[in-house]
Amino acid sequence: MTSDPFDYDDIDLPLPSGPAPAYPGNPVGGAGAGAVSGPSPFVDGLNDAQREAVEAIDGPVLVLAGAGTGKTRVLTTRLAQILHHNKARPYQILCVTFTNKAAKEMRERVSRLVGPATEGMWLGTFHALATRILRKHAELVGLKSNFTILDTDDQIRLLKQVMEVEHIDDKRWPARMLIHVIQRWKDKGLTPDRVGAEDAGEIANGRAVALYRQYQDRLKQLNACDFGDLLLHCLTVLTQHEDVLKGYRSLFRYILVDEYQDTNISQYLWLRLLAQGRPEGEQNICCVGDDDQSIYGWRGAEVGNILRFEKDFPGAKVVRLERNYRSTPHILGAASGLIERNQGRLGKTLWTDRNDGEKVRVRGVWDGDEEARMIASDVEALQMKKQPLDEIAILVRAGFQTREFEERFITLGIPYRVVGGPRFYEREEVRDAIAYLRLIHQPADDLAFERIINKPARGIGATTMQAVHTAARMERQPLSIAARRLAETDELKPAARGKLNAALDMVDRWRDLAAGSDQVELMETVLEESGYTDFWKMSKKPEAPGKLENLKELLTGMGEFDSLEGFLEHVSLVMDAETAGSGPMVSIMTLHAAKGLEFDTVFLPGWEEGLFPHQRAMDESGMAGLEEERRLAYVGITRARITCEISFAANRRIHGNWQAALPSRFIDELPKEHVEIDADRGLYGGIGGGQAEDRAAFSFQGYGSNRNFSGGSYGGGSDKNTIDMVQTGSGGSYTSKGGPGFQRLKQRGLSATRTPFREADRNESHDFGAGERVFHQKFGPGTITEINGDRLTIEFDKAGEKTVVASFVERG
DNA sequence: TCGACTTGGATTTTT
DNA sequence: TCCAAGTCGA
Repeated sequence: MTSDPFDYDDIDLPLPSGPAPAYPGNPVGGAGAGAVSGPSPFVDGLNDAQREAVEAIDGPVLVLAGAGTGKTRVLTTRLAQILHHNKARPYQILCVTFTNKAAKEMRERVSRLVGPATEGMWLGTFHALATRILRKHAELVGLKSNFTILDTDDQIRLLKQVMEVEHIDDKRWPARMLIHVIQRWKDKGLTPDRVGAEDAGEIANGRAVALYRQYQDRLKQLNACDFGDLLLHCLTVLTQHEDVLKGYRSLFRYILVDEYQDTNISQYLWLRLLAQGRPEGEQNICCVGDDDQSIYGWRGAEVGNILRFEKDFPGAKVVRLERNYRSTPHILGAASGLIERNQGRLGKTLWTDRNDGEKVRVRGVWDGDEEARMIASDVEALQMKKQPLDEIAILVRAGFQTREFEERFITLGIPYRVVGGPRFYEREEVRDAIAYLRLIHQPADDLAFERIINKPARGIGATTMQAVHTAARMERQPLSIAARRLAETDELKPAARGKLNAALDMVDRWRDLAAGSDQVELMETVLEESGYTDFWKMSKKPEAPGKLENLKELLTGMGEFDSLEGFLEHVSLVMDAETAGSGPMVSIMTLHAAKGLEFDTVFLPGWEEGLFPHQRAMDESGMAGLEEERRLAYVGITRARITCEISFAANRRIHGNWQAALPSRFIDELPKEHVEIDADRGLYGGIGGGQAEDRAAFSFQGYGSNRNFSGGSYGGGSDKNTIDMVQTGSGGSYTSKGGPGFQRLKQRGLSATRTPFREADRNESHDFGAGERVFHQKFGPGTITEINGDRLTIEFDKAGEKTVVASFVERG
């Protein structure tokens, strides 16, 4: 081992030690008063380990909570316990989560236990809490307290501007990639002057640090932060202003952290600053996490944080939650056997006293299309058995995999939802509308200015903007200010001048209006007067009606906030709008998005080398990457309560090329005794019709006997625990693009939408006629060419011919 | 200013 | 293959 991966003590952050902080005006009794006494109404029904985790309120505690072991329950009960025993006031508790969803759920659950006491609690995401602190001390890092929080789009545009000035070729060094590099530095708590030359290397011709520095300067000029800055600036404030640090240290008497394995270094340092400086015995920090579920290494999460907890807090109590309440023994056995292959775990053994359930099933199919058919027909079968669709999930490795399932479900009329699709506040029209508000709220918001000054088109073109930019740079003023001055001089042609003035007058008027009216009124006026609503009303684009809907939705949503500021903060930090789905639906999502969720039935398609484990993860991060992929597999399997179905395809189309694939090594790694191989049904299951004969030639056996199933260089093949799925043969040979797989598939002449699976049981009435123009949410406008019961064959203008269920289209 | 065309890239993603 | 972003001409 060349270096200790957990040793980042060298991070040069001064940690003021000094005497124990006093607790001025502390309203509750003596600090660190020892064990909880008296009965607690909350711990009933907890198992021993859970109870231990809940009752060890004082001192550092690390809770290693395996999947499905009641982690959230422990966390919420612990909070209730602290409040119930009057160990601290709500506002003296800091409780950090990663997502807004988790924060919301936590607050609800604690409220159920202790009532409204949760209101004053510092409960939220790292980013939300850091923002709250930073707004109070913004001036200490050269910002004003009404700073804007930029999203990814804005970040990239800003960086592109900086790159242009620095003459860095965007082709050679894509801004997306560079912003990622900068983000990683921020995740590590590194300001530009802390980044080492060796870290930057040859990136952007060795100018990466210079870009970073300039990018930060620009942010400051804009009075803006990106997400990383929220933490980073907070760290700067806390380390450079001891009085501030002391204040928060004494304020937060109890710190609770959820999903600790996902913290990055900067979040870690933030927590350490607040907790570690407290007097011994009062370092009341409780971190809950599971090293086996750390799947965000690629965005800066540092499993090391959880592994070094005991070192940071000597004498820390470590509690393991190992009793699983979620899954059957076979599911747990399969998952445990898999994860045991990872090195450097803290180690947990999940167990359950359940005694039911089927083995995890692994099926091989010919190609991705067949996989989708198979799973969709399984879903139909479950539907027949009255299994609620909400309890079914398809978890994929990569986003593009959702498509074939979607198409299948559309054809069959199975309601589904893709979780984690494009988010509400990231949609073009919503971002535009918000940009107007941002500019009104903050004249210095250049990115907002640029976004909307000519949208809808009002004759302020590139030439005018060029002049505005030049003026702004010379006067060192925000664009909107510079634009105003420019419009008062003769430097612009009269036409441009007039148009610019008109636009600026409009914004000024709205700004006056903002003072006297609420944000909904303001937004309505802006959308109306700017011509933005009309812009979409006039648009002939198929998505225009949807965009108008979204704008309405935005107005509705805005009503729930008490101020414009409150709303803007929500938008930048809480980037999700609850899309109230109608009725139960099958969930399709990535494995990452599935963390923390559970379903009765889970389908795990696409277990093929290169896709899962993903090739890029292994190329970029080697063994560590592979282990993270394995954890991802572990997360996937442990989502299932009752049924877990893994599948792989022998051929898959990736970027338009047919590629032969080997089954994932993870399949080999599943312990035999918990897995059932179902090759026959895997090939033919549920698929009727006259193609069986045709298919037989390419049966799994036929294919399998032709290559080494356990393939690859990862010697799992001869392991005792390995599944003897198929006899190994003379070694693999399907490696070329467009090889045999491709040819044969073409011969079969199958397309994703040709023949509906089942004709029966659907008599939902509709009154569409052939030749009628219709509109489909996903495929856009089209013309009906054929009607078959409630199945409509439609020639879509953009998407080509598809067969869909009538209830999915509307008249267009 | 908008549509037609070319080109390149195509894990995972919260905040 | 398929999609988004960028380029170019009218």
